[in-house]
Amino acid sequence: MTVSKDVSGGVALWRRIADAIRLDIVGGKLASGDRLPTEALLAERFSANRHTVRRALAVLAEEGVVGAEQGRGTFVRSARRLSYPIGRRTRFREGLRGQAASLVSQSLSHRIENATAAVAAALGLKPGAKVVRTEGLSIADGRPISRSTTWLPYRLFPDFAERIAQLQSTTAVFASYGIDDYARASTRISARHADVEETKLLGLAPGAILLVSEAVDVDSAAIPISYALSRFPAERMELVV
Amino acid sequence: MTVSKDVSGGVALWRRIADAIRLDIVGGKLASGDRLPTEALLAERFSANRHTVRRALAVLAEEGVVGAEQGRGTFVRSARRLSYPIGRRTRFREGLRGQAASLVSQSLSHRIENATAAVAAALGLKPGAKVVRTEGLSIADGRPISRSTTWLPYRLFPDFAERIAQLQSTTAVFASYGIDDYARASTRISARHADVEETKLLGLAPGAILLVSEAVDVDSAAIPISYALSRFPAERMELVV
DNA sequence: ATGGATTTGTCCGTATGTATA
DNA sequence: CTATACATACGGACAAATCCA
Repeated sequence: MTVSKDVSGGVALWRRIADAIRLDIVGGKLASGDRLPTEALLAERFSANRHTVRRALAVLAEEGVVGAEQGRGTFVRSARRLSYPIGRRTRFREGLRGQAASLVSQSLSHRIENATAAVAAALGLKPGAKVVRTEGLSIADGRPISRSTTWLPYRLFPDFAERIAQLQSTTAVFASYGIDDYARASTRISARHADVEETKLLGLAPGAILLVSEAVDVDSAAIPISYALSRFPAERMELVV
Repeated sequence: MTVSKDVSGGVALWRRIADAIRLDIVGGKLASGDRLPTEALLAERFSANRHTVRRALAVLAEEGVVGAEQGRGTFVRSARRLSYPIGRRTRFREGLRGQAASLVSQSLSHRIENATAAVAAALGLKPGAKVVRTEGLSIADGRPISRSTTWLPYRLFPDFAERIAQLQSTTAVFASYGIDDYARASTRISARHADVEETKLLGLAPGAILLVSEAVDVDSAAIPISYALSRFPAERMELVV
C-alpha cells in the first residue's frame, strides 16, 4: 500500500491510491469486513490530501469493494479474487466450481465470417476459411468476470452459436458434437487497459486492467477446434497454471 | 487503436493514446520500421487535438518505441513482445533463447530473513523459518524485462545469493547444489500497475502495467526449492503456457 | 444521560495539470 | 504562443454520526 505523488505520469493520484487499496483487498491482505485505516491515516500513508483519499475511496465504494459509514469508518465489502486454473485439461466452469455460488454465461452475439490471418493460423485453417465467431460474457455471483470472443471452424461446428446460447457450457456443446474430450494446446497471456466497450460490459472503472488470454483447444486427434480470446478483470480474477 | 475521450477515469488522454499505439506495436500490428499515420490522422482517429497526440508520441519516443523524423514522419523503432514459455519444465534463460541477442541477469541485493506466512506456505516450511531472499533484474538487449524476488529455504541453499551473483542462471546454481533437475509446481498470474520502485528499475513510464507471476519450483522429489515473485512489463513480455 | 474524542460528510477557496481552439 | 474550460490536488473549517468513559 505505497504510492508516491512526485511523478504523475498521466495517471491521477486518486486512481493510483484506489488501485493500491484494491490490490490489498483482492490480494487478501485486507479481508472482508476489515476496517480500513482512517482517511487521515491513509492520507498520511500516501502523502496525499484527505480529499484525494476520499475520492479514491468513493471510486472503490462505487465498485462495491468498500463501504463507508459515517462516524464508524470504512469497511471492506468484497471478497478476494477468483482463481482460474489453466492446464492441459482446462474447463472454465469446472475450474471455478466452488469459488462462486452462481456462474452465468451469456451469449452476446454471433456470426459467420472469414478467418483473418491470425485466426486461421491458430485454427490451422486457410486464411479466409469460414469460421463461427461468438461473443460471450460470464458473470459470477453478479460480478462480470470474463468477456470472451471465440472462433471455431464452420465446417466442424456450423451451428455452434445456437447451441452455446442454449447450453452455456462450451464443454457441453462440444459433447453435443460427439467430442467427448479436448485439451488445451496453448495459452498466451498478456495484460492491458480495458477499452470502452469492455469497461461498460464488465462493469469496471475506466482505466481498469485486463488479463488477456489467447487459447487454442484441440480434440483428441490434436485437431484445433477453438480459438478463444478472453479478457478477465485483473482485480477480480487471477490465472493459475 | 481505438480510444474514447468521453470518460477520463483518472487516466489522461495522452497516456491512453500512447498506450493504444504502444499496444499496436508490441502486439505486432505495427512492425519495426513501419511509418505511423501522420499526427493529423492520429488526432482524427483518436478524436483528440494534435497537441495531445504529439504529447503521446513524445512519451513513446522517450521510451524508444518510436522515433520522429523531421519532414518524413514517425517510425516504429522497437520490436514486438518477448514470449516467456511457462510449463512443467520452465527455464527463464532457455525460454527466451533466440528471442534476444543478449540476456543479462543482475543480482540487486539479498538477505537472510524469516519466512512470512505466505512464503512459508509456498515453500512448505514452518512460518518464521530461515529463508534466503534475493532481488533480481533481467535485461534483454538493454531493455529490462523482469524484476524478481526469490525466496529459498536457507537450510538447503545457505549461500544461494553469492552463487547467483556469480552464475546469473538459477538453473546453474541449482546444479551447483547437486540438483540436476527441477520442475514448476504452480504458477499464479495476475496483473497490476507498477509501483514507483518498479517503474524506476524497469525503466517504465509511470502507470505502466505489470504481469505478476508467483511461481513455486520443486526438485525431483517434489520438495519445494524456490518461490519466485516476478514482475514483467506487459508492454515487453507475454507469458505462454 | 452527557461530554468529548473519533471518524466520515460537506462546504469554501486556491494552484496546477490537461485538453481544446 | 495565447486564451479558455475542466479535472486534479491541496488546505482549512465545520457539520453529522458514532463510540466510550
